[in-house]
Amino acid sequence: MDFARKSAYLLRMPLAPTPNEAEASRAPRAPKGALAPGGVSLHGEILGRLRDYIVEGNLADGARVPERQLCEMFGVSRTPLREALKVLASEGIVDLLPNRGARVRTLNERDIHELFDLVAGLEALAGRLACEAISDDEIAEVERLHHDMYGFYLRRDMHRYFEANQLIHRQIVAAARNSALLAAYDTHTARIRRIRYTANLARKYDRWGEAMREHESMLDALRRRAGLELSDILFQHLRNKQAAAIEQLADGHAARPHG
Amino acid sequence: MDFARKSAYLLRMPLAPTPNEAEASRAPRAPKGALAPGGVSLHGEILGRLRDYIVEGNLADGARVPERQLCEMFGVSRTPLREALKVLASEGIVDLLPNRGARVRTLNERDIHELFDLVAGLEALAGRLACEAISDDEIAEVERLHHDMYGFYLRRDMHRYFEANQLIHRQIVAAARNSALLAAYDTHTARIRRIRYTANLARKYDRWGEAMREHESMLDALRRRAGLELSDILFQHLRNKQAAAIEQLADGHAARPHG
DNA sequence: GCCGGCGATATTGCATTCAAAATGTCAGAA
DNA sequence: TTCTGACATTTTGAATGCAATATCGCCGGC
Repeated sequence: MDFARKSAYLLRMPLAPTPNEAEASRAPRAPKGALAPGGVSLHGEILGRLRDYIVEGNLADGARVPERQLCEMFGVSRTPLREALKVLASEGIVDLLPNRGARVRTLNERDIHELFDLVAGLEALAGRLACEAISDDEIAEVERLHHDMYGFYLRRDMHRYFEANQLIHRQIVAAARNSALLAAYDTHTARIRRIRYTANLARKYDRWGEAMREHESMLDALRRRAGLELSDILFQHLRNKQAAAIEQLADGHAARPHG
Repeated sequence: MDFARKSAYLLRMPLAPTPNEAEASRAPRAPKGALAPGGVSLHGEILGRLRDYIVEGNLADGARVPERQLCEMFGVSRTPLREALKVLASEGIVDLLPNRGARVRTLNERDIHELFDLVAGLEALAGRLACEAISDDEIAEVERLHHDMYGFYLRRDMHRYFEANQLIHRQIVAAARNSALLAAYDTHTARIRRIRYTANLARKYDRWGEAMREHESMLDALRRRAGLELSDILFQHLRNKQAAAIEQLADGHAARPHG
């Protein structure tokens, strides 16, 4: 799950107006969102690390976020950690309960439904914009990723398949050349990352093959720069993932009824 | 709608006697995400008030955010104010410069272009979803607002027209019954609110009439619950606003070249 | 006259402190 | 036993303190 980490992290990289710091061949360019976070301020670093820590599932759903313990773990005082928590709350990663601290936000079926719809909308928009802006090189890059992914599919390498998949989607969103869109995409995909993964992971393989076919037609539309078509394929593709994720969630609940 | 927010807010009032601050009745904004903000915690209250304060233009573009002064104004210490600033930074309202505090984020032409595209995408999604979910009563409500707006248009009451306009758009997004979408919509429209207003305000009236016609067809599509059609109208409508806003921005720059 | 260094001041980022609230413990009554 | 309520402990939310950094004003050199 390396990429996943990285993407959310890169999103918060500073715009670093310091030119001497040649940021040469960094894969996705940092959007120009809030300038500070990254490595400059403790707050920024803690924000990224804590987000990863939670998103990757180190804290159970609904668990309280142990401030003092995390402070020790990160080696900082409570101030920057609490600042990070406020931001994570605004991102929907945690809930803040008055006088009772932060808890890891539990996504119920409705939340997941909403988030997938939202991400589907963002990807649809991205597909439309990307077809107006994407370069031949970028298309070639997507094709390369697609090819890799196909290999992982054939070898049934779930983990790498998932990574390549994420990368393709993000690449398309990035190709839209809209940093606000990309930032929103990263934020919201972070929220459903775990779900999405397990949705792919634990599914019967038939959905997997279906997803591959959908990706084929995505690539086809992208090559022809058929914006509306690509937009529609992406939207449907996400909605199919949504269905799989929700089904998966239901199964999980059935198996482990105590949430 | 957010009674909880308001009531707790009123309770707090005696604490912060700030006359300078226009705490007018603003469009409701209470994404369901994080639970705390609102009125329970100082942080939550300050977050909302500071956001309004900035979005409403009380600080100039690019101006530094005077921590100490705002603390006095709100009657709180620096801690909750700084927490709020981190959140506003993650929303793109301010930039955080390492060791140099927060500055009001200046939107350049490209930012505005991106934000309008993003909001257009969100509204397009909302239109699609809303047609699946909207009730007759909600449609009637939109019609009522539309009628009001038409009255303001005829009377050339720019301010109220603008308010009704915003309300219509938000109503449609709300009708999509997707709180994540609504929250994202609120966040991103907040960022362009000033621009959007002046775009309408200072424009020649021809665009105004055009906008009214577009709203007519929106309403028509909504009545027929023609999701894709509404989606497209909204997208185009926003892109027209975008063009107007950018033109407006260019004019402003020409008139006041030092930004 | 303008530019660049230098010290004084103000501001920032983070740690620490403190009061209020929640949580846990346990004795005693029903 | 199980419930209740007082008390001690922990945790939270916000204020304050403090070192590091930036900003401002002044001066001399060119």
